[in-house]
Amino acid sequence: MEDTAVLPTQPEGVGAGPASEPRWLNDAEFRAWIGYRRMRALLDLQLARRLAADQGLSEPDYDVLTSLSDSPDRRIRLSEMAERMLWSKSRLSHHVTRMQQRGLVTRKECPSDGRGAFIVLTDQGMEVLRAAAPGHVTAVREHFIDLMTEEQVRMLGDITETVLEHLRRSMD
Amino acid sequence: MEDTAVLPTQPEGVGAGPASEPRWLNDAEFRAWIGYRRMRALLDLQLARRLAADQGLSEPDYDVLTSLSDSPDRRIRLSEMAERMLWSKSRLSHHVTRMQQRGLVTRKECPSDGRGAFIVLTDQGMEVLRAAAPGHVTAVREHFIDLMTEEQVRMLGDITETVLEHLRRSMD
DNA sequence: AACTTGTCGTTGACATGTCATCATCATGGC
DNA sequence: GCCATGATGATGACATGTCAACGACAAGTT
Repeated sequence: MEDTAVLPTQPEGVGAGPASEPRWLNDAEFRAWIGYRRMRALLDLQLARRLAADQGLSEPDYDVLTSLSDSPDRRIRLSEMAERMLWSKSRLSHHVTRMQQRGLVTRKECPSDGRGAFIVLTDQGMEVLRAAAPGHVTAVREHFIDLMTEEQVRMLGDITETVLEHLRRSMD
Repeated sequence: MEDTAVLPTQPEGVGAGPASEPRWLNDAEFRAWIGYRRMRALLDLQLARRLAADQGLSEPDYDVLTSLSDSPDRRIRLSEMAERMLWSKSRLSHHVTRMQQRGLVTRKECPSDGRGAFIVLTDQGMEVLRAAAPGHVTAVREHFIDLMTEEQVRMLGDITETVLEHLRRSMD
């Protein structure tokens, strides 16, 4: 192991207590867990770099734009978007304010609900997304998807589906 | 697909330009990619909750403590830790300052290099880590590792190894 | 020794995310 | 209508991360 452990989940002098010993991770499990953590960090970095270099977007920016471009009339209620993206309303509101200042999105009042507001994708925002998308997909392929076999892609899909289903149930 | 797309990487009106069309993701690839993104978000949330509830730690806190507990004399140079964790020195310095204020770590000058400094795990920090570790491993198992078959764990290890090797080479 | 270059870690300004709170309005019971 | 309750989205205080300097020192060159 060239890189040192860095994360959690194996004894190493931590598990010395007489108390309830958990089942620590074995080597294969540890390898998968740490690998996952490290992959996340580096993959994020790469994709973020590409988005920033191409169109000055962050990953959250890109996610917001994509979600909007998929929505009818390129608009969506703040709440619904927050729920979809697993963001807090507060976070989304702040982020939309900043994206609005850059001209990527706008807010519109909701006619049917006096409290509500829509986030609307501007033409400029659409253009920026259009310009950023090819490079982003290319990066996702180059640094992730194309490195796997078909079988691995399928199995990763299975894994994430299982975990997601479990997490959704256990989050209340 | 109950949940709406939310992320990148499939056409949907974005890929209409005459310019260089990338290879968009097919269904299996899209499933794996979006699943990965969503799993990340939810898994983070769960593990962070557990750490916070048990010992008032964040995930970064936990990573720092673990890395220190694995180091000889429970101390390590700032640079080396930053490199291991894939953090900027600035981030680490700020974070250590905050952890120091909570009594989890300390700084010591480095005798052999006048510029350098060690981060040292305090006894209290060690106690907190010891108290947090079992719950953390349990959560990692419950929400992730134990949901996979042995084969899936092995394959995930393979995948992350491949991707990491690739990323390390392409990051200069 | 004097100078150049590079590394170490810190700092401050700023961008971003979280949390609690708030005004506003919707909704249902009376 | 009137009230209690709850949902919506905005806001400010604060925690956290990024980025570009910076002072201090190390290492190599002359």
